[in-house]
Amino acid sequence: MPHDLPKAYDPTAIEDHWAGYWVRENLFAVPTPTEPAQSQAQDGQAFTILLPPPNVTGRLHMGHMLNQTEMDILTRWRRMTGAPADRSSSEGQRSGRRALWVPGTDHAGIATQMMVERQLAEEGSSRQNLGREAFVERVWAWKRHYGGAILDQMKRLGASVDWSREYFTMDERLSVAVREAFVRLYHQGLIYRGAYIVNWCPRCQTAISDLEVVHQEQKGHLWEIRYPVLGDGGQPTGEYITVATTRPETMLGDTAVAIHPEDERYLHLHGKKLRLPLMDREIPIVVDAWVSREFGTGAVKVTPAHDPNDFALGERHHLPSINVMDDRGHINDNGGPYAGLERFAARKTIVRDLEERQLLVGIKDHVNNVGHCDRCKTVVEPRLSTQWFIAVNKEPDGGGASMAEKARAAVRADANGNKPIRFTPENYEKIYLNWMEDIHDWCISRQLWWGHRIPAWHCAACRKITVPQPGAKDDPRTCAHCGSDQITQETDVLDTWFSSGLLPVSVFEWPNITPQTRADFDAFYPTSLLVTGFDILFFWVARMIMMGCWFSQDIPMPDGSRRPLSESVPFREVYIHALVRDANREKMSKTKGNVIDPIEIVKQYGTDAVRFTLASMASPGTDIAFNVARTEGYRAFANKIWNAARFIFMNVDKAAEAGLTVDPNQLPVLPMVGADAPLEDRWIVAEFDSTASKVNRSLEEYRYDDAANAIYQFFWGSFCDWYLEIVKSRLDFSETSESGKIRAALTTLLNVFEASLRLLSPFMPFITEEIWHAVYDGNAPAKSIALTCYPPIQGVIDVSSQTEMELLRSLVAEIRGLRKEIGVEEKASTPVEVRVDAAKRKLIEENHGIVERLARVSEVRFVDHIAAGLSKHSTPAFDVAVVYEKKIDAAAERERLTKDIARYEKGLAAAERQLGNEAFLKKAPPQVVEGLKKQEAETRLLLEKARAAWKALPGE
RNA sequence: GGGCGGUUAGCUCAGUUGGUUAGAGCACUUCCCUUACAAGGAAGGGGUCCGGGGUUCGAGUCCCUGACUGCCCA
Repeated sequence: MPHDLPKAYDPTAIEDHWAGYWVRENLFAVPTPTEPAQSQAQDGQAFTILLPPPNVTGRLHMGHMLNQTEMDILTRWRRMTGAPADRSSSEGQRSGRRALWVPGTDHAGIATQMMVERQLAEEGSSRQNLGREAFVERVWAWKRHYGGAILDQMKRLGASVDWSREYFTMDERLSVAVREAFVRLYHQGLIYRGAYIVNWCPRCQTAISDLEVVHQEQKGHLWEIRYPVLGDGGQPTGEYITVATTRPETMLGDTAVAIHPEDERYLHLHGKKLRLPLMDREIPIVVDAWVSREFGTGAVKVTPAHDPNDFALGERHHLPSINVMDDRGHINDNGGPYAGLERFAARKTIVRDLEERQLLVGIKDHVNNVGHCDRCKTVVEPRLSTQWFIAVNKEPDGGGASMAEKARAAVRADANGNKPIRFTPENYEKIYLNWMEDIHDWCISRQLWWGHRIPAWHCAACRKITVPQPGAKDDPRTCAHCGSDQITQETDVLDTWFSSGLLPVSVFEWPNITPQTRADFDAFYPTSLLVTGFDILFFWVARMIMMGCWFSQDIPMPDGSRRPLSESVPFREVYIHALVRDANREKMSKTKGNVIDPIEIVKQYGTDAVRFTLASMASPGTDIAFNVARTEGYRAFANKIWNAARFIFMNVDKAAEAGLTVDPNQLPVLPMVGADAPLEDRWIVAEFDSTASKVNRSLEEYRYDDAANAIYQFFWGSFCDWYLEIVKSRLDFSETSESGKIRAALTTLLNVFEASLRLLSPFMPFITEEIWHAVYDGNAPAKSIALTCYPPIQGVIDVSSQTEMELLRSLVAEIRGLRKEIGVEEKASTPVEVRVDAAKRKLIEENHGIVERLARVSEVRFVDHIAAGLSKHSTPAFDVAVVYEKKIDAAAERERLTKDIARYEKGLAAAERQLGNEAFLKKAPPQVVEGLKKQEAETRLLLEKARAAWKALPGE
């Protein structure tokens, strides 16, 4: 009994069902094209979009939900846009555009390893106890059990992804891609290994990239320490040089003190040596223009192994680097008496010892920017260590542009002004370019066990590195340099973003692109769009651009021609969405406790209402202040639609009882009415057409807010408030009425309603699916509303029906207002007097039923002059008064008129001032001048009428 | 320190290349349980568009400047 909808809309009752149905029926799967070249020409270009892979450990948060709602709206819209407009063409033979949304998760090296290590710790074990192999197996077991919960959440929320293509970055297939990418880059001379200062997280015990460090201002101190100057004989001269430092514990690794060459305070110390306190080591004074004379004392201690600037300075002056800390951030054996101390404990001890020796000159408060591990918030230790890097600014061996150069060209306009990749909002293009112009080599190695192990082998015999040749499937058994079999694989793994960066190519079979296997690649690469948050612009978007452009450039186009840059990019468009904040515009954070769990809100209000909330606020570049009051409003909207459906079904059923059936399967796909149809029918179709155009245009520009608001306004403000109320009078099943009239009314009603469901479907997929199936009462033309056709932009819109209806609507509104003012009881019907010109009189006469029904009018009397003593309202189009014996409230009337008069006077004065201005008349476009003249005349008339009415009021 | 954005109704936000008297949702006030819907209907109140200066016939919109505020990078 699909027509038998419960009285109130209850999302929980319908959403689980449809979410399960969509997955079970595999409705959104897009199979690999069978004909290799079956791409553009006959099939229309595919719409392809990749889900930014959430962490496999992740749980859905509001940001995900916004991100996915936006992608789902666009994907459902594109899918429907490509669906056949012709009802007769059967499903599965769609000739339109395919819409493919590929889901998956990434292996999140650090996060996942942390998760499992925590579990082990609870069991009193550790990964070291297990050993690498067993630990990795344990992580896989964890992943199979708990991983990907977020994808189940997506399923519940109805994301229209192709689940048959779900990926995981550690899958065999994607791991092959990672290995191939590494070896190719290595043999192109773009990957190198070396000892450099990297950001080291002592808690995660791995290097992390610059991007994984978050800087926070922190109140700290500037310690001023005296280093004794030594004479030529190596004995203290009694003089000191004072250095300032924020990290005194690093002095254990000092190998020099640097001063500015022109700093007059220290000229006499050039070439001298110092005795490093506590360590009793002789260190030189070096001069370097990098030193800032203004900062601190102008003398800076140099610790090449623990500071990037010092490292660079050390290189210039050939200073040794002494690493004084171990992996955990404890002082190591190089720290002499302080060995074994945790770094911050060491700081305290060292400061105390310096103080005791009277070497501490001063302690000043100092605010400094301290780097923290993005993942665990531990203070990052800059530390010298041997790591693997990608040389992003280097030409590959054999010549050509660097990765960064290509990645910059990919977003810049070419000679024709076309940009291979277009950003929305546009300003992200600049942000991206600024960053890409200043990009540093990318540290890709991580000292973890969970991840893609670097495919490089170290030789115990000659110490050289062997990396397999591109395309080689087997691991090397002997050293490529000396032939020794004493080789062992590198223990480091690759940064998770290395594998994520490859996704746009690797999900479509790269590197295995052969004539037999390239159908997916040809059909879906470049992807159409990437929707993501700005927080991973550099992490992921930039890396996909670098890697996508790099690895796809060698793949010829389907016709064999060379692949241009515009076809090498991983996506053609990037839409950067905003942040979801709480109702007070505060950033959501666990520590603040203001995190809104989307699943909780969904349980309360339904997925559709939450989606609509996000969509209606999603204006490019604007953060979303998520307010449940708003969601409540959109649940009411869903309820409104629900009840409109109940009303329509009720009438369809009544008609059926009267032997009158309307088959929804016989209705045109786009609402249509004849030119002789009643005004309200022509009008609602025109409104629908306008709305459909507006929605399509808005979605083209990522204006989800405009699109959502247009539908809301149409459905509630036009269809329910006016059309349904008007059409009620035609749904009279008493014997006197004609069946033809009822059939016409029901037909348009159903037609517009069903099309409206399709218009709304990408925004509210659940309720529209439920009601849509009910419309067809078990005989739906498709498995899902999502596979039907989207109402397109309309070329011709019946504008005259809109202006005519507007007049009737304003007449009804004025009468309602009058009734309120003079206190007519709600239920009473009254005559009205109307003064209009002949054309409008004809319109009102022809549609008098509308006015009578909606404004509770017993009779419309057309007059030349509104009778004296009646309170009237005037508009440029008409004067109207309600005939009612009750006395008018003179005081209230006077107040209202006074306000009106003031408003008109102000408007008139402004218009007259403008029109009296010669320059305006000469320079402004004619239509603006005409418009103003018309408005001036209207305002003058209204003012005169208001003044006259004011005078006619009974005296005080 | 460098860069980018924001400031419009009580709240959250729209406002196209400058063009008639600045809009929406929510909230608020009053009336109405009229058989689709009280998660509803009807009517209504509410804004010197952050301050100052400039360009222009005309500025919420463009330019300069100040204040406040948010973010990114170092």
